Amino acid sequence: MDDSSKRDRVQRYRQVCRELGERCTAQRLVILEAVLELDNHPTADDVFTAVSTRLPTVAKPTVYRTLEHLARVGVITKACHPGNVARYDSRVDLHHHLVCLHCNQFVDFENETLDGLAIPDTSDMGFEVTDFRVQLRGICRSCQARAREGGSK
Amino acid sequence: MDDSSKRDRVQRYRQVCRELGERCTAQRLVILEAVLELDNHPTADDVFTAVSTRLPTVAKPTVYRTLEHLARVGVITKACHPGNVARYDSRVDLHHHLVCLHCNQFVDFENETLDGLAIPDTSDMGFEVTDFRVQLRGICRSCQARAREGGSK
DNA sequence: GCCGAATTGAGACCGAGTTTAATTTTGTTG
DNA sequence: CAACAAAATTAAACTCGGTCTCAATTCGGC
Repeated sequence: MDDSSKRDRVQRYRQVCRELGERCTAQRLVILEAVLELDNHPTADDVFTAVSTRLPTVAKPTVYRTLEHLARVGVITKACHPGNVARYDSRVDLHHHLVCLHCNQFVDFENETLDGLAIPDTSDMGFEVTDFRVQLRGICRSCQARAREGGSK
Repeated sequence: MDDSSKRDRVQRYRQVCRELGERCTAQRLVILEAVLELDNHPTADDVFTAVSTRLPTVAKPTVYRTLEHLARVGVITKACHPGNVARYDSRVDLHHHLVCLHCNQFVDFENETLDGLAIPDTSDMGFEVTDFRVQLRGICRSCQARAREGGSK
């Protein structure tokens, strides 16, 4: 992410903190910046590693808690995917994911038609829906290649 | 799930095994049956517990391995969600999910308009897409209630 | 019924994420 | 600007979902 949008995002986070009465600590700011720089759906550990080079005293639980905090206040999002380690998304805007059902990798996918979908009424389910994502499920390029050479299995 | 559709599903699995040259063991059959009975997106441990009552000698790694196997051959699916324990879905047909961003719970959601979406072209991404799911992201009823009584935070 | 290959069981192991309690920091208030 | 209470952070131990290893068993083709 380029520097100016990064500054915007950090600024917006400061604003959100003021509004919600959340504390804006040095660690939280560094962690947010790290997520904004680590574009490809980083894990908490990816973020921990990146942050450690800049602020070596930062502890692992701080990174984990802060990522949840940042997602809760809406300045980043938590991704939905089939793997079993949490992945965070620096993007909060509407976009979609291509999910590989073999290796659990996923990548962003842009599509205006999908963006334009009306959110269906879910009031009878008791859900207050604010957003949506379309997951296109399939097999990624490298898994296709692996399947071809690997043979039947 | 009712008995007759369960039998159908088990039968289809036997068929798939014959076609793919996969072994159709007693454990795999019991584990598949357990998933079909445990409707609400069970975790591997949910399945392990259910299976243990019926076939007490079954080992934990067998359940974990078998669930991955069943998903790989397509007789069940693995769910995409923001929590950090894997959840499996007895449904393989097209349907969608309401995801709670507070408690990570998710429930099925049926909608014909969403089902009718055309899968966009993803050939330039190297992905071979076979299926899709729409995730409606928001806050579930009990989390809304908790937020109201719990106050601002 | 035999045989080789694949699967299973048992237990140890790994590592993502959380808990605890003491310490530090934040932002507010006098 | 110093003091204060509340909230965040640190460090280390801990939990538990999931995986690895390897010997024993089972499947299914011959």
